[in-house]
Amino acid sequence: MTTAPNNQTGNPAENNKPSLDFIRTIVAQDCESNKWGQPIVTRFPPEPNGYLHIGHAKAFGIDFAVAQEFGGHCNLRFDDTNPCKEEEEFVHAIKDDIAWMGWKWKNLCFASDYFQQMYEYAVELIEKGLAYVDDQSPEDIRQGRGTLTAPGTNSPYRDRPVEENLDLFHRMRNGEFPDGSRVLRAKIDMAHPNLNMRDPVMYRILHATHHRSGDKWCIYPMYDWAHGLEDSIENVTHSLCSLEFENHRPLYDWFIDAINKDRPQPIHHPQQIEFARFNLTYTVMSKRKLRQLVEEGHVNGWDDPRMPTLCGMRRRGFTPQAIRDFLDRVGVAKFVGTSDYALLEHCVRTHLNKVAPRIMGVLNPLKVVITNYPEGQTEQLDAVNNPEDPAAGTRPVPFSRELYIEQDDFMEDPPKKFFRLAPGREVRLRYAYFITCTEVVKDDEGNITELRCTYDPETKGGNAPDGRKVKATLHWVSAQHALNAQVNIYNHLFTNEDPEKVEEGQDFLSNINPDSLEIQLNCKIEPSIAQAAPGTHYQLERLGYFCIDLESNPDRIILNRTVNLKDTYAKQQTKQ
RNA sequence: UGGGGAAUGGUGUAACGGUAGCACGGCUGACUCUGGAUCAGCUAGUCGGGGUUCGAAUCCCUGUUCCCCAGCCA
Repeated sequence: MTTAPNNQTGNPAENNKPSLDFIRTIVAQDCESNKWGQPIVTRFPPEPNGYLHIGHAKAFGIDFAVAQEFGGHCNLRFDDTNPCKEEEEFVHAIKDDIAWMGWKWKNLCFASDYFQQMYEYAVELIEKGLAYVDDQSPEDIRQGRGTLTAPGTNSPYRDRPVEENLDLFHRMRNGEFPDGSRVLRAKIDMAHPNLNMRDPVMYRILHATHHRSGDKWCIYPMYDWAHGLEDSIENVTHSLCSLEFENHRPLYDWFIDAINKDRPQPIHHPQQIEFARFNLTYTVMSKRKLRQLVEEGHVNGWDDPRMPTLCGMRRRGFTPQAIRDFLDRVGVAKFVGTSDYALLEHCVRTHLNKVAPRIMGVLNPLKVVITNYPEGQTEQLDAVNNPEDPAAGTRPVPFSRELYIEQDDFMEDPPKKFFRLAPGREVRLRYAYFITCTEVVKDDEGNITELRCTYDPETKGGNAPDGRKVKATLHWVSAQHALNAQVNIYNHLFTNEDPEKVEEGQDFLSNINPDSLEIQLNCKIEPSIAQAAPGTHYQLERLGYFCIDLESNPDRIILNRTVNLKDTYAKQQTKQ
């Protein structure tokens, strides 16, 4: 109420206050009213059972950013309540990915550290008659839950005396019963229209070794019981999560209220706010499907550059700045939509355009001999490292009599809109000379094997003293100086922007793009990158942004294409 | 015949009773030693039907469509 409303009719200069998304609007109000009497606290609660993808990055980006913007803090908490699925390895990978994205957590937490506290809360509920031990089989429990339209039925064990429940629960904990033989359930309402409220299971027996607590426990809390308590214990004020937990919120509220009933010191009651999870065109985001892609060999592992995993995107050459910019632009809402991959591409190009050094490299080499250039001569030409950043300086690029240019940059019989090299035509070699094609050399089958050209020594550096213009500038490399390289050209993993859109009886795999990876083994790159470290970003002039692959080394240089450059010529071609 | 959510250009997102705006995409053109970048312009939207109001994306009624929920997963 005290904040000035956004005046629509006022001076535009005064209207630049960015509008807040619905979550930040709530948090801002809460801060304004000092609702919590403490700085706000958020958390990102991954289960350490897999790799993070860009959908997670959206979620934890909100968690961290909201805390930061409103002067609070965000915890990283591993939701490790299922020892059968979780591994230490993922804890490290998740921490790395979050740090790579540039976020810092305040406290590193583990749900498993709260097992004792949760157990004590459970005992309190039993004592209040709000939880009971159920001896039914999993199948019986499922049957008793009813359906979406039919109410459930009470368990025959539902009205066990408190003392018996207490005794049984202790003995569950002590390991007296086998897995699956008994559970602890909340006593709520088996006819509740919300299935989550039909006496949900709180604890199951699992004689499994936990990656952190070892064999200390043989009963483990269910997510629904544990999650709200974890937030409570950490004093989380705003528990931000995805839409599918909206149905669970009444249960979390019920648990906290149940614990606080008749309790002298009530425990903290967080506020959960749900937002739509993130979808991206041309990819899948579910853990199950990503796992399937990896396990069935459709991609080469979790960090395959075609994967939407953060490790995959990192390997592909996406930068955290670009990903964050993208996620910011996508925004936060409750509408379940699908963001456009083209926007992601726009964001990487924008970032890399500013920071990536330019180099020249040829993917499909076509040999060019400059017939009037002295044999054996080499000269170093000055090339600008980044026209967007004068401070990046220049570098020398070797020029000699034999060069490579891109096969696509020559046509023997070009259409009118083709500006590049053709017989008799003059073009510029970037930072070098104007050359004119004088002869096309072919093999017996008529394939073009070599071009013979002349150069104009007066055009050194790329400008003609007489002021004459050329329509095209080509990238090139000196044959004798070029580095051999493998270049991986990545395209969309799926041919359909919605991989789930399939013919009857098919699944998303039928939409896999057979050309999602084109490996080019015969590439020629200028020598300046000989010692470049894996992960280094470049723009190959006129081709796109690339990054040195993880497995690249000076003896075997491998580049991954992050994204191509916008190419209006190519676009015109595909339109025809 | 259950409950919970959501619908604004092709896509994502603003506007919170007062001129439907921004970004990406698409399409023009300018400029250019990257057919890149940059710059300028154009394109295109309130799910349908009723109401309330001087005025509705916004409030009310009604219909439609889509998403989530029946793990001892998270």
